[in-house]
Amino acid sequence: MPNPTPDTPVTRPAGPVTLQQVAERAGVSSATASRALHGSSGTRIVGEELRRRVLDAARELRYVSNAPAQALARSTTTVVGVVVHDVADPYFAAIAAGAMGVAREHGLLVMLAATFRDPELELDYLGRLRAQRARAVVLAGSGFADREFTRRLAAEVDAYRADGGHVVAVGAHGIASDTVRPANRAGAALAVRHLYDLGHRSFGIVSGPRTLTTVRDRLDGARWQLRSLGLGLLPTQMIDGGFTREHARAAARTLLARAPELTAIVVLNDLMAAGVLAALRDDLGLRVPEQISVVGFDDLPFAADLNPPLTTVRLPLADIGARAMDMILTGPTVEPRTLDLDTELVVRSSTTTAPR
Amino acid sequence: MPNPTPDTPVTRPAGPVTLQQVAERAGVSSATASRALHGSSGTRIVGEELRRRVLDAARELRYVSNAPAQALARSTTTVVGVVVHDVADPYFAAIAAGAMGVAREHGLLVMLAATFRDPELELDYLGRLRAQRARAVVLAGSGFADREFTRRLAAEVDAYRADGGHVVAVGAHGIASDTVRPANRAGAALAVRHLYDLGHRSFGIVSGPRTLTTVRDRLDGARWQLRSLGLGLLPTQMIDGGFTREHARAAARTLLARAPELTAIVVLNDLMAAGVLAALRDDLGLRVPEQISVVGFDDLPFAADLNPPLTTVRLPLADIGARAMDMILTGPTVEPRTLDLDTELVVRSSTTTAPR
DNA sequence: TCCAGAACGGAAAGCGCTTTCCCGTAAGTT
DNA sequence: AACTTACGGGAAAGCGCTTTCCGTTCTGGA
Repeated sequence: MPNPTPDTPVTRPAGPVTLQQVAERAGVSSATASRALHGSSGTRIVGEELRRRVLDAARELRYVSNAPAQALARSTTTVVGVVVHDVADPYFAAIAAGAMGVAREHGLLVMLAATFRDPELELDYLGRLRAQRARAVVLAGSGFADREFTRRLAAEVDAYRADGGHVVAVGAHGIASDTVRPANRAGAALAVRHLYDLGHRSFGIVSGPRTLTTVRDRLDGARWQLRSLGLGLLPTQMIDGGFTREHARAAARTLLARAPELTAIVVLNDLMAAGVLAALRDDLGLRVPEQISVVGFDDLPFAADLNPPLTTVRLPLADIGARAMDMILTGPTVEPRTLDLDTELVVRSSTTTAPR
Repeated sequence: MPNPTPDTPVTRPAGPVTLQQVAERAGVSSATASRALHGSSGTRIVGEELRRRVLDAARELRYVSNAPAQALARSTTTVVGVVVHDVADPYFAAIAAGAMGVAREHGLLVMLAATFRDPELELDYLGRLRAQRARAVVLAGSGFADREFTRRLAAEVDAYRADGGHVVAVGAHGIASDTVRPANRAGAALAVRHLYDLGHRSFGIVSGPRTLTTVRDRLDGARWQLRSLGLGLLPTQMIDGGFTREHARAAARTLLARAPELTAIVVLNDLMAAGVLAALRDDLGLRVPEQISVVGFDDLPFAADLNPPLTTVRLPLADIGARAMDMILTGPTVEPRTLDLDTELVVRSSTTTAPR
């Protein structure tokens, strides 16, 4: 340790060290200490000598500034919020990771909130994030297709925005804000089209909770494509897989009991696709893709490792998160911006030509 | 909206609403407003009438308190930090989810920091979390087995603790603090023992970066068990799989080129196991488990969906996170506590009796 | 009837910073 | 040589809360 101050031993006072203490040790005013440490206040520059003394004192005392106090004085923070349904879900984990990567590049701290699909919690967290004076928040959970909820969400978002906050939504949330939108409709259409091209004419769909806008969009896309190919979809050919592996596994059994003629199943996310594959393979003894084709949605990292490797619609998950965070950094614009991100079909081994 | 105040229309002032404004609208002092809204200050109670007026005013103005200001005045916050290597990694995602669940139950906000295995970043985040006056932090990334780094980490942790912070470590970090320790050694031994019992005598190990304490522990456990079974481990029988799927896939090819006699492979985490399985199956055309058995580590959610379903050592990941957060809530004790969490072997289809 | 003591409201002093002002000194103009 | 400019440093006023301390009103007991 070079240059220890000989006359003032480095005994760290109890409790957090304050700027004042640093200033005293350096023999300057707290104004100067502040300027030396965070030369943000305009063009004011601290002389070389004093600057060094302050920096040394700060290091010796292991000083870190009191962020809440700083936030109060500057009336701005360096934290952003990210709201997801569940971090343990690889879909949200990937989005969060993308967002956190760019947050990091810009020195922003991330408050991560998991709502576990509880709309009430989403509102609650939004309020708390507003209280924290988070600069911005990425609303990354799927939106809820509920009129009353959307109204309340919009109100909360408006309040937040009135306070100078900025929210960017991932997917449809029914609020007027910057939005990053994966092409859910187009993606689902792609999946159907792929199966159709392979000769399939009898489709099943394992869906999710209709309350989620993501589900609605994907479902819409699939139905639209079916319809425009001249195919219908009977109620018996569709089932709610609950967006989890286990529910979907059970749902798949039910679906095939009801509609054994199906040769192709579109599953609205990969998590459920894993369950469907398990049901088909282990519960029903069906060979995929020889007897029945399956396509998933999301292209989660494990999709290629499933048995068989899953044909699925790829969403650029990390990108979605990263772009959302980018939008935060480029600040709110007069008009809300919308960024559409393309999906892409990744063909692996869970689909093949229709059996005849 | 019942009881709108008729004489004072609800025009929300520009910028965040302050407590003062709420107080004015309610016709009380800010002290009373504060007490009515957050009756935390001892036993002081606000009269029914005033309390109602304050609450109404707050609601009408959509007031949320300024958390940084509150933090400054109370000199405490409700935020905790969680530091992981990478949220997109299901291992950390699961731990984080466990921790966040508990945090939520106790009204704590979580700052999530991802270090991407950069020790420097870990230090950096710890400092920033200290600056934020985070009540506590869960250090959930694997520790780094580096003398110099550990010294610096300990210094940072000490400073944090001196400020009243509390850190709990997940796994070995070489610092004296509350710790939640998965039984990595015992788990690895379990894996080896299982294979031995199936008649295997020629083992390979796909390891990870030796800088991680998790890797060291697991490796130690495996070697110890091999040794006590009278088996050795040649350098050619071990390879670093880099802790990622892709690296591990390539590593497995190399390993088997060098040591084709292996009948069993212990892979030090499930992510790599997925890669190893892919290499064996698709690159080398080996049948698992008939020709070669594989056991993984962690029991990530997708382990059961691999081809074949992976025999692996289960770590109670969500629990690890939850228990760590619990330790935070039960405050620091005089002596650092250590909580050991058991591992458990989950036998699926990637292991069977040794071929002969 | 008087007074002690609850009970409850408000004034005001911080919490640890940032950022205006203001001021003294040194450097550049005519 | 007198006078403006920079320039760099400090005093002090907040930022929006919480909390101590004090004052007032009201209640009940002797």
